[in-house]
Amino acid sequence: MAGSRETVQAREVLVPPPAEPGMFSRVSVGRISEIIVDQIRLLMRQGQLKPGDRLPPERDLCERFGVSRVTVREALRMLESSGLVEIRVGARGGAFVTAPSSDRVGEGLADLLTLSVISAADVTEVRMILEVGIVPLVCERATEQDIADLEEICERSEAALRAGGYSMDFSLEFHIRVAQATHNPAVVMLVESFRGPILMSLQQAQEAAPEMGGLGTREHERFIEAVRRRDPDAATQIMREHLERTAHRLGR
Amino acid sequence: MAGSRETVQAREVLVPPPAEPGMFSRVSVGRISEIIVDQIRLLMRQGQLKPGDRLPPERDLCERFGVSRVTVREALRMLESSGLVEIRVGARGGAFVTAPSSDRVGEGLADLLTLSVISAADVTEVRMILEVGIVPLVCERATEQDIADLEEICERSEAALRAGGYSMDFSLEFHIRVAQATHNPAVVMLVESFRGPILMSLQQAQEAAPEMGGLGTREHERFIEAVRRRDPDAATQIMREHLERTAHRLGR
DNA sequence: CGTGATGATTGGCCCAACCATAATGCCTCA
DNA sequence: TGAGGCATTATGGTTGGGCCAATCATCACG
Repeated sequence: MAGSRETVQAREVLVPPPAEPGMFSRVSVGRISEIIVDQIRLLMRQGQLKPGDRLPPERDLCERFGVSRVTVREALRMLESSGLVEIRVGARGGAFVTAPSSDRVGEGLADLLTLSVISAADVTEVRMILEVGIVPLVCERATEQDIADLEEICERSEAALRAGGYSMDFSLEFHIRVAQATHNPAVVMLVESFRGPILMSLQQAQEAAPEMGGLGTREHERFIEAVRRRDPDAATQIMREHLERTAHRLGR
Repeated sequence: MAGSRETVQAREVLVPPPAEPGMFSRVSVGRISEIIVDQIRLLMRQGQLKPGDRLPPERDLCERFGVSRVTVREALRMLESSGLVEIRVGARGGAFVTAPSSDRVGEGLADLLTLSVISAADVTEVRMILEVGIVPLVCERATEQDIADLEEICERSEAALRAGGYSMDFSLEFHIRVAQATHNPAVVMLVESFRGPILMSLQQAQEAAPEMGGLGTREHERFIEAVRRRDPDAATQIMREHLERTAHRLGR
């Protein structure tokens, strides 16, 4: 009944026929919900939809797009699952545009890991390349603030070590903060995307050799020293050894 | 009416209370569709659902999970959007478990890159780190087949150059094939994820200096030579210069 | 022996409700 | 006047039923 007719009308509105309006226009261009997803993505890319913005309520979007609520909801579900919006229920709820985050990429990576397409050793190798490779950038660009933050992490780490409450989270935090010292957002995102996998491999390493926390922290401090001296070769060397020690315990 | 009661029942069936059955069990665990997603994910992780397998039709899943079709469809939408299943319509259609691929991760990365403040220079910097960093691995692990494939790409590239039909696609293909020679799927995934951004920056480079195609191809050949000699230092040097030339034209 | 009609399977989309959750504001009672 | 509680409202979540569209298998007909 009305359902189908509305559908066709909606498609014509959303994707205008390429030529000969009304004649031979493709009647099916895939899923309507995907068209909606594309439209919203486009708005985000063009900056008309910024992080924090709230999309209109589902019922409004239905009217605007001329489709049913189910379709809009499927579109929102896809956007949400792509990490582009966050959906909250209740009054003043709705779909909020999220700030781009590396979490989603990390999830995808974690999927690949758990589905055993890639191994922990593979991830460690990438870590080595990335984290060793960025060291020269760090030496070149680290600010006083960067260095101070890194030292602060080390201090907290040592305190926790003495209190017996050390965990590999400190190491993770350290390495991510190092990446931030490159002042290259792409590098930061990449390293953060590997947060989950990194954490997994760090925990494996800790199980294999729990006493290594102290040694790791001392190496972190030596690394900071080298960065402060703006000595990329020494810093690279320290970072490489530090990571190789971890990698070695994971075996290849 | 029945709706709500069935819902609660379904939740109890799907997520058994952790302890004290019936007492203090959480009354709401979020969306039903997410529970379904988790269940199916779990089956995939446990290997009971392998790539290529077909999930039961939507209407069957409704019965099994005791939920409505819309709910099942939203779950499938999320799985699809995470790249875990592929949905085909028509008789013998349905939701098929997809072979895990890095494409989805790449899409997420691409979103991250296009939706945030990342410049071409940032991307180029990451490229440098990655593609220079993998060279030792390539020298160590490249097989005869890898080298032969790389040479074949160079030959096609030269032919196109002579015929005037050269495009930066050849360069892209070459660099991705190099990554594959590491035989580390995580590396391949990462480099492939940068395919889009890489292509962008390569095209910018070509516009800035269109005559460089020939020089690039010659450098590719020198690189292959070094790999064949298993000379990581020379190969690294060549790759670094090769990329730096590109980076330089983009300016920093 | 094609070959085209027909039916069956399955996803895509719609509708009209109703439920659940959360913020808001009013309203009563101390 | 203040504070707790109750109704209101806005919004997403879920249901059941239904029709349409795409695709594949089958079978009768030429």
